[in-house]
Amino acid sequence: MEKENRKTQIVDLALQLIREKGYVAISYDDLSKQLGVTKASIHYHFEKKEDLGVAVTERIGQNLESFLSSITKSAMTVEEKLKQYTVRQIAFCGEGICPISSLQSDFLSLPDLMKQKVKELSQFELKILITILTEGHNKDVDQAAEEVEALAYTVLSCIKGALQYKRTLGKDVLPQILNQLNRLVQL
Amino acid sequence: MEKENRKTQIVDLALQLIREKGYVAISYDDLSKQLGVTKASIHYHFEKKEDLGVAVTERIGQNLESFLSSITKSAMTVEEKLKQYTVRQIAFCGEGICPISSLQSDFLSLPDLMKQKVKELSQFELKILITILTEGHNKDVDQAAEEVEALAYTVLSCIKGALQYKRTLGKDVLPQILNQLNRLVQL
DNA sequence: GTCTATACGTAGATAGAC
DNA sequence: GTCTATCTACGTATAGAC
Repeated sequence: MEKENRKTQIVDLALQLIREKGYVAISYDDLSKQLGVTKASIHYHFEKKEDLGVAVTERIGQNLESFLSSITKSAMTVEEKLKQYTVRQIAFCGEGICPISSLQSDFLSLPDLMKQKVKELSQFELKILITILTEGHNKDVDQAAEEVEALAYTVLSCIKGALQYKRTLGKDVLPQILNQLNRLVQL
Repeated sequence: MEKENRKTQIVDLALQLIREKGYVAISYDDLSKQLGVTKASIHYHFEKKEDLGVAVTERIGQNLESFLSSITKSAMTVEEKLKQYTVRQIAFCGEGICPISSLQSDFLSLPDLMKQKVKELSQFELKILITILTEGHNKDVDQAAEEVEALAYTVLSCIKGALQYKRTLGKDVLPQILNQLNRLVQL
């Protein structure tokens, strides 16, 4: 198979497995068996596991970038953008949990470069939420920034939490939680 | 060292390491080196890693039990109980993240018995929050149960999220998030 | 209870043929 | 690019001495 396709394929699978089992738990053996190639072949594309891990974080970053650029061009209301964000991020998680959450949970086991990447992803996600929420905020400007930031943390925590509970308890609590969030946003 | 002390010591350390690195990432080698004994000695107390994992989940359960019994006896307001819950759970997490969150993230890698225990812990935690929040809810009874449940998921997600962000970004966002939660509870 | 020693599998990684 | 073969290290686990 030509170079870029295989590389992309490996990153896609690694991303999926990170959502399912986490960075620490995935192995070149897992990847190679699921792709029908040998471990050595994966090592050709990503010499070290850290290299693959970094590629996955960059893939996650691209997803956030593409969402940000699509949302800034549109003329939706805050509520619509927030809904859009939620739907898209949930879809990006497939059957697993949020990959950023997964990497945060493994944080202390990650190589230094990946720690840095996970920090950046976390901040990027917050920045996107803050961008969305700032528009809808029409209170005193001094308090606004701090409140919007708090709200961004809350929204992200709730989305990630809903995915965790869905997997653990087999119950989709997202609609309920979104109702809570809408009440907060509308204040 | 006598039997029960050592056993307790091992569970305590395992719990701490689960908060820091997760169940998958901890090893008998870690544990033995930090305790100054051999791996074989740990295996004497917990023959298989799963046995130790289950013991840790039971330890987490005891913490929840003890909180529940302390809170049901007291005559605090909903806000006070919620604050109390938060402070105590945050303290229980030490320098790491919530151990239940950590186990949820590793869910698909856990042995079956541990999966079951993590489910029970998740439900127990929800039950406690629902107990606390139901008292303060004075709306239409039909809607109350569903709303309180949604609020419970939200509160738990926010506490766990705050711990994740604290570790990843080195910033304590808990006070900000708690303000958001208080706004929700007071509606 | 704790030790030494060891077995056995797996994980990350490399060398060299094709 | 992918393979076979191999290496070293580590993880879980057990046997048997003290």
